[in-house]
Amino acid sequence: MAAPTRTPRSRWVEEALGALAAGGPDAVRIEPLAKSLGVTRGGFYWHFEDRDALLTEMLETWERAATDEVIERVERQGGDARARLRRAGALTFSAHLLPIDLAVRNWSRHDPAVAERLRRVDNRRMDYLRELFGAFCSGEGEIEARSMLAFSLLIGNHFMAADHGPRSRAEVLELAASWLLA
Amino acid sequence: MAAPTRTPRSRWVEEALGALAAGGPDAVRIEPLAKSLGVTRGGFYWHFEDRDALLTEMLETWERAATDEVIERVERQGGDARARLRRAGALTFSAHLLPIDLAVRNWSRHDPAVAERLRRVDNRRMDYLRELFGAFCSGEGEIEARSMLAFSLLIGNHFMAADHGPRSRAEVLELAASWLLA
DNA sequence: CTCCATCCATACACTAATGTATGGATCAAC
DNA sequence: GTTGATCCATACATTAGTGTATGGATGGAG
Repeated sequence: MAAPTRTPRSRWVEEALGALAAGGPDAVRIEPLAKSLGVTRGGFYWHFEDRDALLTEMLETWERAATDEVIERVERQGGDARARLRRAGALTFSAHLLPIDLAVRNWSRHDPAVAERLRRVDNRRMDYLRELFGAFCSGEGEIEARSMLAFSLLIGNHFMAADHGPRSRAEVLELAASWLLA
Repeated sequence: MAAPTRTPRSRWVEEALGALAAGGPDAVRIEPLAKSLGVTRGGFYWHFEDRDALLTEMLETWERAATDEVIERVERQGGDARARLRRAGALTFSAHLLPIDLAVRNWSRHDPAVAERLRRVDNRRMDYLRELFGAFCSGEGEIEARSMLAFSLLIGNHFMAADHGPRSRAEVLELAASWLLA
């Protein structure tokens, strides 16, 4: 069988992040990955030392995409603090990044190295939140409380399974958000 | 080797919930479970049809412990609505139930049956929150927003990895909580 | 047109789990 | 003291993955 397509390092990482998003770190298996890329494991071990090396590189790729790239995009588009807050939330938990974020978040609970990396990421995000809330709130305590609640709301939104009677989730989210931004 | 101890169904479930809490559903493996119980898989297949049957029974056990038993205990001890809210939070996310809860929450993202069960559990909890917030808030919208934020705060608290400068996490949590209960 | 970096297939040895089948062992009740 | 319900050990067949070794195939640079 001819092999017309090349499969560079980045394709493996990309596909692996997809698997992580869909099924957690235990779902990142080399053989199924190879199958869905249309090749065998042959090439994998040319690019990577072993499975662990892939896992590490996935996290590095994600870390950059989840912090610098997001903040850079929010700042570029401008707007006042409240607008930036809303946009930062939307970008951080976009359809692409959200499932990876949730998977990493859970993964970190039983892997110290992952926990350390998530700590860095969440700290950068919280720093940014504090800066934005600081633009229209006074009092360090209040800024900290609102930042924590805002971040928690976004996480809770995607981990919670409850319904809201006549309201949609989006409506409740909007209610909570305007309360936080008041 | 003599086998002096009996290993009833409930021991398997108990041990399996421990494994779930520690490493997610993929960590619930029969052979390691047997090893840590000091027996072989022999008895397992007497109690359970297969691995799936164990998983289902774990969820049933957890569902009861996480809702009825918690609410019953909160109500028994009494107090005003604010006190009950605080106690419900503490009990629901106790050292024992919390890791199971987080594991189930993540598990539900890629297993519809688990998602359905979590929906039932979260709905019972939210109903209870609404009832308690309703005791000192007026306006359905405000009750809904506060309930959602309170629940999110508890989840966020355990999934977030950020630091808070000079403050401890407990202090920030207290700040946010008193803001919610104001 | 040849050579070299890059990538892939295949075969092998190994590990860890699942589920099945079967023959016990232990204890309480009768 | 026999019997039956409950639980356990062992052996077996099977599946799915890891990592290694080796011999290619492909295509652009020179």
